[in-house]
Amino acid sequence: MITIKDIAKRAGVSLSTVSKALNDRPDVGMETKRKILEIAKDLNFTPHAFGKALKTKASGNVGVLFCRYVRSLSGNPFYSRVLEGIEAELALNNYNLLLQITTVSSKDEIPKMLRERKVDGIILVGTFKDGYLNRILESGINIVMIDSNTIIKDCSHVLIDNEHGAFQAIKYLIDRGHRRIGFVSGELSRLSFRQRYDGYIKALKLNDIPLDENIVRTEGLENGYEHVKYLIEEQNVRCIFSANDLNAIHGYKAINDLNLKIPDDVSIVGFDDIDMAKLSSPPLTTVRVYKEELGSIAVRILLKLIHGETDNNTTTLVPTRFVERQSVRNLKSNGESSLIDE
Amino acid sequence: MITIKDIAKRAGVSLSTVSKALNDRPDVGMETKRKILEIAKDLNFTPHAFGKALKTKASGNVGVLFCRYVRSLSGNPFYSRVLEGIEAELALNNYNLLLQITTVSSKDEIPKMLRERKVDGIILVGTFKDGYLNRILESGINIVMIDSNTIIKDCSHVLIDNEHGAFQAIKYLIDRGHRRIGFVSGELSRLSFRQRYDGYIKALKLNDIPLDENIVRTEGLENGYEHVKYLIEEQNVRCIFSANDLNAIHGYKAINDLNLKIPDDVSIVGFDDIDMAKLSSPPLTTVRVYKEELGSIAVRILLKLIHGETDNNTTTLVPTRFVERQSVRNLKSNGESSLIDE
DNA sequence: AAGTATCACGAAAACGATTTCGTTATTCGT
DNA sequence: ACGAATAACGAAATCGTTTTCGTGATACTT
Repeated sequence: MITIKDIAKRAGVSLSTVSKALNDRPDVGMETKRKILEIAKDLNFTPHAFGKALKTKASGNVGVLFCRYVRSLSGNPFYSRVLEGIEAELALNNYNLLLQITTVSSKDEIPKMLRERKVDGIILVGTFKDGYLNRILESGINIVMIDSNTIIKDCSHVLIDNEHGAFQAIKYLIDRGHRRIGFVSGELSRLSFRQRYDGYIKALKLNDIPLDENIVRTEGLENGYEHVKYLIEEQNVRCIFSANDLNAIHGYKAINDLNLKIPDDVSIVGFDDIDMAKLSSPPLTTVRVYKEELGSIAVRILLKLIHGETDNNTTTLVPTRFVERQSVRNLKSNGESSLIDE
Repeated sequence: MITIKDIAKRAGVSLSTVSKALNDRPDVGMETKRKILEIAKDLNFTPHAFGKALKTKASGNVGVLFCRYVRSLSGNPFYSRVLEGIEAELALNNYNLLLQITTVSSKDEIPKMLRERKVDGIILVGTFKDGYLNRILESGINIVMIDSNTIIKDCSHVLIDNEHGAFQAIKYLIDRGHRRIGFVSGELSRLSFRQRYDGYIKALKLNDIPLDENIVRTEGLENGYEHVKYLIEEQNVRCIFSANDLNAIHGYKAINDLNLKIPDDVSIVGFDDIDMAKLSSPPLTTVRVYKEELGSIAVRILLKLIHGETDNNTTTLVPTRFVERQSVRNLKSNGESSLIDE
């Protein structure tokens, strides 16, 4: 292990001078500084994180907490992308990333990395238990929340423009002649789903389509199969908006099992644009969420908070983008071109 | 911030005594210790990580490095699961996890977390550039590698039993009457693919099936679509072993596009058992890799290394499990039951 | 009862950095 | 040429722990 002491000895100066030179402080001579920097480079010196952190009270780490409802990362490819976005942006800014996936069953205990003061701030992604959340908030650490389930006062949020995304999707379906549009999603208690539902409602209303409660199915988290099956068999629905791609993919399976064809027999659009969406047959028309952006934006906000460059606890809305593929049938035979292609 | 100094004051003892009590050292009186622990609990004290680490030279962190070839985490659901396995096992052992996803383009520079001594050991998952790898090895840190591409001497490895897994899969196909079995995978320079290929060869040989080089396709990383298309159209193959599920899923698409049915027209089996495998239509028969296990085993080995409980730089082989679903046609009409069901 | 072990505790050094403040040497203004 | 301002540096304190070693006090041995 090589320390500033070694450099000091080598350069024939004191520890203080070395530290100043390395940190580009003013009161150190030009020539001395040059020499010190040279030696540091020669010895391939990097300051020891803990020594530094102890004194400066800045760890150069940020914590990222995922809530593991059921395997949040792998179970939902969505979150992996967010994580990648976070990681990339942190690396860019020379921060390290401490990852923790909290289990639902975990006690409402402040995460270890916080108690031990290992991080300068944290990013929360997904839904957490209130007790847990409060405990973290009390600790007074810098926080940014991504896709959270509740909007916390005096706290920075990065959110998806769910309502508008859903609105666009429904509008697209209506433009193509569909009027009886089934809705499937996870529980509406989840804010994201709620907002997508709101977009659905809004689009219907705007087009004078009455809401039929019988064709909105929102129980469970991955019940796409059952929901779609029900909508088709029991409600004779032929057009479905699934508020997340995963459920839409499950729906594909149901449709296949019923020996129906997409999009000829039933049209379906999803939300999220996970990798699988493009891969499925036929490729799923969906609403893209810029997942890496969610992560990188959160990081940028957090770093500003950490550096005291803002106390403006704002919420930023990340836009979505409708991407047309091949899972929707056009019931109108006019020559209208599609909105967006890819 | 509350420190042992506060506790000392409150308990009317010295810093040393507090430290000893908290760390369960012998030379501290029973009653004193009780009192100190009580006060510590009252104040909700947790030792400051950096102060502690500075002295003990143990950070309580381990680094996890992924190689981001192309979005390694989200692009390949496989790795997310490994990460979850690692995280869970580390949490269980009260370690924190520093995550880094290195880009291919990154210079052969020792990762920041290592230079700064922020971690007690690291886990490398996937394939890394030699230069990069060597630099890390030189640093002398404790290392465990998961699914690495080269077996490094004096280094602990956790590997998948690829050869046997592939062997089982091919044997299954042969048992069901298939003899002309196409092989598709990524580049064989990737050790995992190589070993799966070896298993393929071995099974063929054992059953006196001559190897036909024309029906093994191994270029690129996600060319499943083209490979499968080629095999079916140009080589008239009707049974395919894909050395990873992702390529198999791409293959599904090709088969659909050719208006052929799985398994009636073409049989296909994959490898990995990613989530999508079960979800696809029909569900993909594949070889399951215990991804979380890869992670947790690696952690257990690494922690032993860190605690000096082993210097036995061993390589452990994690078994696979054949899982039969519905993507293979049985050409034999006898009543033989399937191997394994699920 | 004297000597020796054991026990319980505290003072101080150490880990690797940063920072404050004091000291000297140089330069400047007039 | 004299006092003041400035520049360049170092000694020492500090961050929050752990650990070594010394010191009394008590207990044990014979």
